[in-house]
Amino acid sequence: MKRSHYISDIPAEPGANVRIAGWVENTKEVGRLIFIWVRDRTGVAQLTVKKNSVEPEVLETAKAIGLHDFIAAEGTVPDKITAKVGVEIIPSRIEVLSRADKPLPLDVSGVVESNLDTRLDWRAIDLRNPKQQAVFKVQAKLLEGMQEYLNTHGYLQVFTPCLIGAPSEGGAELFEVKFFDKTAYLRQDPQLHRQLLMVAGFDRIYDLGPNWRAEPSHTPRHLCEHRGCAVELSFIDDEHDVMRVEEELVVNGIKNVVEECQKEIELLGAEVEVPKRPFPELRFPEVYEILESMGKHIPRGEDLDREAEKLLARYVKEKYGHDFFFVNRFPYRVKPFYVMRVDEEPEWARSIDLVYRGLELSSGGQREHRYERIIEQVGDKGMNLENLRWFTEFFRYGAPPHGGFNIGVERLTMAMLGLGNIREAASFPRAPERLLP
RNA sequence: GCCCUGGUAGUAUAGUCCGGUUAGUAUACGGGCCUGUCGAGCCCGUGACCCGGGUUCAAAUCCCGGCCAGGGCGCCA
Repeated sequence: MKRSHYISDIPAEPGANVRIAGWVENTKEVGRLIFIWVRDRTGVAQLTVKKNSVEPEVLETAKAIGLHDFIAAEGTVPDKITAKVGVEIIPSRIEVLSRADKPLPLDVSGVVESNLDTRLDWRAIDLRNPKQQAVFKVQAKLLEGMQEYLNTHGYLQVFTPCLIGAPSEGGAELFEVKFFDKTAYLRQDPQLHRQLLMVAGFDRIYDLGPNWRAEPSHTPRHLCEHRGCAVELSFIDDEHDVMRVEEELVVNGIKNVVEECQKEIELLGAEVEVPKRPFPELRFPEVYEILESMGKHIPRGEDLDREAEKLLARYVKEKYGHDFFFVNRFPYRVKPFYVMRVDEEPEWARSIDLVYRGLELSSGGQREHRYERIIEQVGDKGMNLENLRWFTEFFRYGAPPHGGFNIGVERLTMAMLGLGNIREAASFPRAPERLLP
């Protein structure tokens, strides 16, 4: 039986003949009636089986239907719809496509809320819950809005390698992969290859793809595998050009969600609003003073810790009423070799983080494009130049001033929707103890 | 990787401190009742103490180890 309508498209016209297909969310037998709720991606419909006015084989089928069987049904819209779900069908035919074993390994309905770990063990069943599906509809619309911005502002979508031949920033946090008789690594960021495409004159690009971290992080905001929207642009004056692009990108993504996903936002009980531009910018070393005034001491030259990040988020929220802020001019000593320093104040780098609701969304900034400086900085960081020649050599032959950033897609989704755990924002999350399903 | 807390039916939990009847409840599942349910309701039933070792007459309960989970930290997107 081929469906004629998605459930949300079923007309409220009495007598209309429709065919639907989906899975059974609930059943109830009361007196001479059997009710079966069928859900598809778009909504839920109630099949109302009247025992005394239906073909015997429909009755037999209806009686045997259990939770989460996949079924298809044909029937008519009644004169008066009494089902609270708003869509009701009097079936003339029910076809069981597939039976579900019972009992189910978790309660999808949400009456008894399963633990996240149990839900992830049974993720494909868990995702039948419209609330869980909503997260991914929102995420798709978020990316759609972001890509729409990038595509209409001259950014070329490119793919850069996931398998890399050498660690770029030390290496301890990279997954090793067998590559014939060599060792390869899964990238933790497409950073260096994006820079090489700037050297190539691509001017404006984005790479939407996976990144891996081999850190055994046990927190609600880390995944071993996450997606990044990594953007790089050339001929910038300084890192502020990068910030303006980043905030426009985020605003366009969220705007698209607000315009297209009201139903999902409501279902998730989230509060999403389009942020105002420009986003506030905090700078080192003033950041130390702000923290000092809030009773938090961080020695000059040290990086922010988690508490500092949260304090700054509170500071910005109170002072500017904003959920987003940039932190700029990080200490050079805590940043990698490729960052650009402020020429007149080499203690600080043109290095930016974007924080949303206290969660670090991205790192980025202006990159050093001057060959001699790059070589010097590789030395500063105590890195082996020979291992980086594959990258640095290109800069001998000219490079435009450039910069970029990489936004964590799951993190943005999580912060925007107020999810308690980033694993909710990945269909099949990878964590230190989770490689299946 | 470190610190704290936890692991009890398919799912979610009470009981554990202070060891001792038949391990309680909700939901799911099976059966029954109910003439419109919509988290329906009522009755009956099936079903569980993470793994290994130790202490003890006796361990879900106390001790040790392991694995796993939740939260915090570190690392970062």
